Amino acid sequence: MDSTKKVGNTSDDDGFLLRMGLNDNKAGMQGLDKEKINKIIMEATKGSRFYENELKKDQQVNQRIEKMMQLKDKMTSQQLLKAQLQADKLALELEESRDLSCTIVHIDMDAFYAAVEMRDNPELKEKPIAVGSMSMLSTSNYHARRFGVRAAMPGFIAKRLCPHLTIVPLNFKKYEEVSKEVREILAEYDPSFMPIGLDEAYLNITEYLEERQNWPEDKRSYFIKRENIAKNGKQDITAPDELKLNEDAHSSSPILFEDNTSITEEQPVATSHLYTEEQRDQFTQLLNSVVFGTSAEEVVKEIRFRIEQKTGLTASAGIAPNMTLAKMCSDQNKPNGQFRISPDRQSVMDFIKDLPIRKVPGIGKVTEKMLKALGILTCTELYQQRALLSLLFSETSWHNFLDVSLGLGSTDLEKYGERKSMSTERTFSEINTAEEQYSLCQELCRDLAQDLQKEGLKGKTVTLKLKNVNFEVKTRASTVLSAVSTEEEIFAVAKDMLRTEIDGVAPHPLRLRLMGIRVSGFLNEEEKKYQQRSIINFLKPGKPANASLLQPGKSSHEHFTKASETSHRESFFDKKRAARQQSNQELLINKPANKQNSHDIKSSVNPMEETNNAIGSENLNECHSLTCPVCFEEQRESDLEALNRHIDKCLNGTLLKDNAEISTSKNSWENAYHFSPDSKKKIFEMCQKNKMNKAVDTAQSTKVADNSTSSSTEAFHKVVANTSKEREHSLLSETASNMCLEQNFSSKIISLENAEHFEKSECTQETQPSYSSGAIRDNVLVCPICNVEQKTTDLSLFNRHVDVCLNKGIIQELTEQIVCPVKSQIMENSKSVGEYLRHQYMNSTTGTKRYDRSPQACMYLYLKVKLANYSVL
DNA sequence: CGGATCGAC
DNA sequence: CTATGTCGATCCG
Repeated sequence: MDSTKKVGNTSDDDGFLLRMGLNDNKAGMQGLDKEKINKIIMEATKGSRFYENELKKDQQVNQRIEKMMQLKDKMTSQQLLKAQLQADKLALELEESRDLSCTIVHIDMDAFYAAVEMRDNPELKEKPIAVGSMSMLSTSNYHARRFGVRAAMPGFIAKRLCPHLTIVPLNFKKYEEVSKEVREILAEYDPSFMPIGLDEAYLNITEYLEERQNWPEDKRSYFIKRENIAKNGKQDITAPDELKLNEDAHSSSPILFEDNTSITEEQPVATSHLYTEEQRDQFTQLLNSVVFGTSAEEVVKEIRFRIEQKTGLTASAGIAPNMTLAKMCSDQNKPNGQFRISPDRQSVMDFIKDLPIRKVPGIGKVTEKMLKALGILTCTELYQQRALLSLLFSETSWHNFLDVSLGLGSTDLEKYGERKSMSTERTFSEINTAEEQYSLCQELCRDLAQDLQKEGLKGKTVTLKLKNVNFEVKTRASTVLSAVSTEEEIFAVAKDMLRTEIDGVAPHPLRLRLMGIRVSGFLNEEEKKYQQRSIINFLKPGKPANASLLQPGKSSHEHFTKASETSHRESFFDKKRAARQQSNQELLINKPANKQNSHDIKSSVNPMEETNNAIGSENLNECHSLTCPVCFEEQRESDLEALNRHIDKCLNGTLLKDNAEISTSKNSWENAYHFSPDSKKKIFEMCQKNKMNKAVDTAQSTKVADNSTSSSTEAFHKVVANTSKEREHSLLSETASNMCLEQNFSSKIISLENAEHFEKSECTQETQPSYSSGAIRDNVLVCPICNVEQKTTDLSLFNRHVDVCLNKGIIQELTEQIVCPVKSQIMENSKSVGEYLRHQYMNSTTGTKRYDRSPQACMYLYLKVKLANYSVL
């Protein structure tokens, strides 16, 4: 508390009271004055754990300010001058790019929840009410606000401020319905308007306005529905009160009815004897309709009019050349008013001039306090101090400050849109048993998973948030290698973090009052395409829908079907094959003419369908059984656990030898392409065993381009493991290390991959009889895998390229296949697999910096998530 | 990346 | 009688 005195003239209590929303001194005569309100709040709040924590937070802010002031004092005039030049340069650029051509509208429903409750229960209309609970209020009506009752205030404090306060519980369903009604209206003016929460929205009516200029009057006329209002609100609605349409005195054009069609209720309506009944009806109708003009103000009045007609609720609005200004405008004349900033620079600057910085969206209580310490209270001062600010704040911050002080802002509603994280959290009375905490955690994961799935999102970072009974907040985040979206996946990560937190304070229990879960780091479109296949997919290629039957009731079922719906899991080979087929078709049509086009590997062919045709039909009889990926024996077991036991056995029996071999090799890079003779033999045998003879023939045909291999075993080897020492410093070295991983990991899985690959190659044989004929086009060698024309005529170079391509594909697929159902086996191999995963991880997504982890950690994180979906553990 | 903090409603 | 929320974005180390 005392430490604050150091910082200029800001006082300690300011921060706290500000938080309570009492500094705007709006307390009217019927309510309480500011002083009284503060006193009551203090009494109610003092000594509570909450209050203690607030004081602590205030002190932290004060320390920040202190640091900032020290930094300021150290600044040299030299630095300041330089900063001034820089800031001015940017200001000039910004000024030049100023765009006043858009008309942006911000609509804000007045005291939304409270207004809905009042509308639906007339008894509340004259009373001070708030919506929420004894522990927290969401909003209050204007009557209650006079007593200092605000949103985000606990109900029990509000009760002390205003003992007559009626607290209505939240009815979210209802608010959503009303919100929908409002949105229907808004959509007519801007189909791509942007809603913010339930009670706010931005519209860009630029285009609409232009169109409206030519509209006839009747298209801008609205009939006043009296019954509607009578039904919704009170029975006694008086004319001027009912639509405060003429009360927009603040607006620069106070005339509502530009065309002078305005008719007031003061005029005698049906009383005259001079009219026939018919004429009277017409007259009445005319009296009961309004016509809106074509200006922006008129349009917004029309919108507000229609909202009130439809819902019985009022809205405030702001009109300006950008979103930031529009938002500040809507605040200007609330409730039930509107304000416009004309689209010229002077009007904008006039508006900005004396505006307190706190009114600016994005500047909250902390930033306000920091700026205040620098003597900045208004936007003008914000501009004047631009050089100083550029040295004390982050780039994004001071750029934003400069924008604000120049009255600039975004006009693009779209880009404001896409979400970056999603979370859920819950407050409760103290929970201190681990058991309850875990189940709560799981519940949160379940809720969040549902929300995520609604929007089809998957994220890589899971954050656990904990607040203890002293209001201290802690967050723990963990980023995993594959994106999560199901309850199980999220919980697998969250549970671990929760456990370490619980263990951290043991033997004391965690005394929690809040827990939250968040998922962020969403996959972009590119990454979505490469989502891992589930183990079931792996075991039953091409039949995802049936596979889900194998795990009835499991939630991975959901996850799995959803995933296969939302994104076609195009494998590397699927893609290449599709591309190849297409380009073959092109070739047939275009003769050898369009060589350039054939380089395009993008394809509209649906690879999923193809896979179904090619592999699904062959596997049709296997639909209700699983094939062991190790021994290739069909397994009769209907449940995964039994199958896993089998796979365990298989791996134990056959894999040990391979592992032993590899662990002896010191330099994995040199040995990268080396398969033990045993392995090779096994791989080949397996291929044969699985009736892949034809496929191997295909491989054999690669020979044509090489004409040095003779046996099919060697042909196979050629494709899979062509050795070449000088490759270390290129992409190939990657591949090399990956190959090493494959070896270490499980040659069985690779062999399956190859088998699959060849199977697919076989499918393409009809259109492309063999590699030899497919490979040589117009006397140019074309890689049968990537379909890209090769510059070289040297066959061995060409072969090397094909190798690389093939390996790349295998690696890509392997990352999907790496999910082995036997955890212990994988953990044994975690070093090399982990190295691979680490490499993938470090190089994934767009050049952002990555946190380096050990291979083991990568492996573990990866598995933790993947295994959560299976009944292995 | 992880943790804490800020701002909006 | 008790009793201070929920969400997303951004900054800092």
